[in-house]
Amino acid sequence: MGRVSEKHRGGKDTTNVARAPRVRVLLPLPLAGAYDYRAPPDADARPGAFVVAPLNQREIIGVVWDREANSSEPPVSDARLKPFAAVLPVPSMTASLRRFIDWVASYTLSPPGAVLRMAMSAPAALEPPPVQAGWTLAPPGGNSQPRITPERRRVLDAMKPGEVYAGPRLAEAAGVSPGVLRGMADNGLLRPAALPRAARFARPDPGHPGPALSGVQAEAAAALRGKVAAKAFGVTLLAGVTGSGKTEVYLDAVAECLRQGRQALVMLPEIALSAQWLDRFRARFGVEPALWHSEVGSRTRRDTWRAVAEGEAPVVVGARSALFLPFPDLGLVVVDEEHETAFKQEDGVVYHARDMAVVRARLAGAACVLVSATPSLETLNNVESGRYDAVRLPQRHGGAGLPTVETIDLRAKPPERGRFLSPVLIEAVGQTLARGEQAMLFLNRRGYAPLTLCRHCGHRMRCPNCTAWLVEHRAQRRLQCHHCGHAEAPPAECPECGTPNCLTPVGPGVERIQEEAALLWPEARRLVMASDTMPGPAAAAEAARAIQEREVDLIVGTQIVAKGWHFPHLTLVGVVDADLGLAGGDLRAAERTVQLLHQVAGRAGRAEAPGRVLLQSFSPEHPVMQALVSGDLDAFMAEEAATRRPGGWPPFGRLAALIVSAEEEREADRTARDLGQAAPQFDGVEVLGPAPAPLALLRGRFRRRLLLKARRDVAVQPVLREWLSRVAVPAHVRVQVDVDPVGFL
DNA sequence: AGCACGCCGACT
DNA sequence: GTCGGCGTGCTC
Repeated sequence: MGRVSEKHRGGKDTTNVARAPRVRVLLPLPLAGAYDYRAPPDADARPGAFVVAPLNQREIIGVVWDREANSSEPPVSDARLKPFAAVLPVPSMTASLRRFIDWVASYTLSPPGAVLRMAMSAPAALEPPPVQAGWTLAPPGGNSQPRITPERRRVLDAMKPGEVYAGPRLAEAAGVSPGVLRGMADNGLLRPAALPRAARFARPDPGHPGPALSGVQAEAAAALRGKVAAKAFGVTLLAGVTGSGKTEVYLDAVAECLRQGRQALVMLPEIALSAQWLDRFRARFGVEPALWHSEVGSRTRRDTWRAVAEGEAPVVVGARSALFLPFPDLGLVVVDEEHETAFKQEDGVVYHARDMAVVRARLAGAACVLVSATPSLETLNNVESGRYDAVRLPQRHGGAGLPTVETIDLRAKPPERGRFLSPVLIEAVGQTLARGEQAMLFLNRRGYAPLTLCRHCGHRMRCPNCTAWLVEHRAQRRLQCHHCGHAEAPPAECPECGTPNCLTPVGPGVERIQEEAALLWPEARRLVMASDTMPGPAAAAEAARAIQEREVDLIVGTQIVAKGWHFPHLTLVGVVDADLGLAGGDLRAAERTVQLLHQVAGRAGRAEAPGRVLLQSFSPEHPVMQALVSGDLDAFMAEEAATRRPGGWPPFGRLAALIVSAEEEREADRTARDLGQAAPQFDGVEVLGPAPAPLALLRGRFRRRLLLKARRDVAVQPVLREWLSRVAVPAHVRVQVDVDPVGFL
């Protein structure tokens, strides 16, 4: 009897289960589509319900689905249907979120269950909430008359009818030991009861007196409030130079959303570094918002997920994954720093959170606001074509001027041999420190040196698993690969030629710049800010505090110093290698460099003192440097658009990348070649490659890349699906699809 | 994703 | 002879 024999009977015996009511259930697994189950007679299995479904010897929580996610398979026979076990007492998943999951799956060519998994990332939230045990007064009467000792008297006196008390607190208040309470419960004087759950997520008060807005800010805020008040989908770009007070403007839109009684989601690219952002939120609303990112612990995660689902978390600030939270009534989605590439998720389901935020807002009937000082060309193009509205803040807030930007020509004023700071920059830093102001040296490279070379034979220290040099981290006495986890101790002799003491660091990282700064300004209090020296939000917040309190004179940092910080005493920013991001022939290299360096430059001179920015470059005539010097980013972006338009490059055309990877190089090659031969041949579609991916070896897998380029009016997903269906991919070979790739991979 | 089944090496 | 390695395949 039981499962096994049933299973082997196959689909023949249908007499007892004829016309079973079929329920589609999407499971959070990378399966091709939803599975069919039979609803137990008393179950209310409406679409969106969370149910416990049996699957192959185990039980999985899934969601009742109302669309055929993948209809290519014939339906399974009634006899094979299993009944699901239970409907969980959780608010159902809204149709809006279900359609979003379908949409993301379809757009990214991912299994819908893989997308659903992102919407179920707090498994504990689906279980019945833990009842916090407490005590309440038992109703009078009952058959026995228990003895009322003085201790019991004190307990009874400390309690009001109908109230529930936490045991330890009650015992303490009554001055008795906890055992007394248990005894009273046994005698029927007390009854166990569930403590009311503490309201963890305070309701931000939209009327809380926040900072005063300037005239332009107030105007922009009014425009955004109007969008929210319309209670309809629409996208607005909020553009304004660094320091123009964009945050306060969009927080006003959040306030309007709260007045409407709807929920707001604010997405930040680096949520872990948002301590200063939270200060501003608190200044505007008097309370903390709910936080959502990968490092939120399981307990908070559970509570937050549930609070969102129950509409108890009015504002959520989060990273990419917050898009998949179960908001019942989303009224506003803000994407701050919308140009940031950190919004692109590169593994698992590959998606761009900024673009998906627009879709989430559309399906929820919410307003969407994209915020940036340096909007992406994609967004600017959408503004130009009239698909998005735009609100601009032209000046810095509070009378601060924009910093002056100058280049230092490294050919004319080179650093000393073996050093990396030009005499011009050294002098400027020295003057700044002498005035008692703060200076920052920016270099977007962690560690001490990006390359370790044998002076004798030219051998370079490489990662065994990746096409990458090992980066020296001198503080940790390690050579590290920044792509996989590989790390090794620096060898005493060259592994190739055996010569001792011949390995030499080539090029600078922030640690090496720090070392140079220590020699130049030994008295200056220095701080290195990089993701590996500040491992978490607390460390970042502490660093920000120390800088604000002027406990630091000189900051040496990677790109984590670029983002949204407000350092009022910082007046000089030196960019050690402004050309760094331009190498590599990436489509968006110039755009990204301008965005990053403009962001870094914006750290300078945000209070009354004017800011100065120096860019060390070997090609000061490059349009990127010229754009930063002139400050005319609009002109630069117009020029950038003009170079992309004729070739049909994004945003004037579409791209999709296929990454073929395998542990055996031959296997990767063969599948890549098969895909190349099966390439679609449509009008308006072109396939480039296969070619070795820029990281031809990554984490021990060989990678080949094909690029599909299509006209804007071509929907690439059907083309990709048809293409992939015609190529057999052997086991061990992975084909990853990246629709709208950014960066090189 | 997990859990089964299945087919080859070092142990009581 | 078995315990157990993890490669392959299926789950309504």
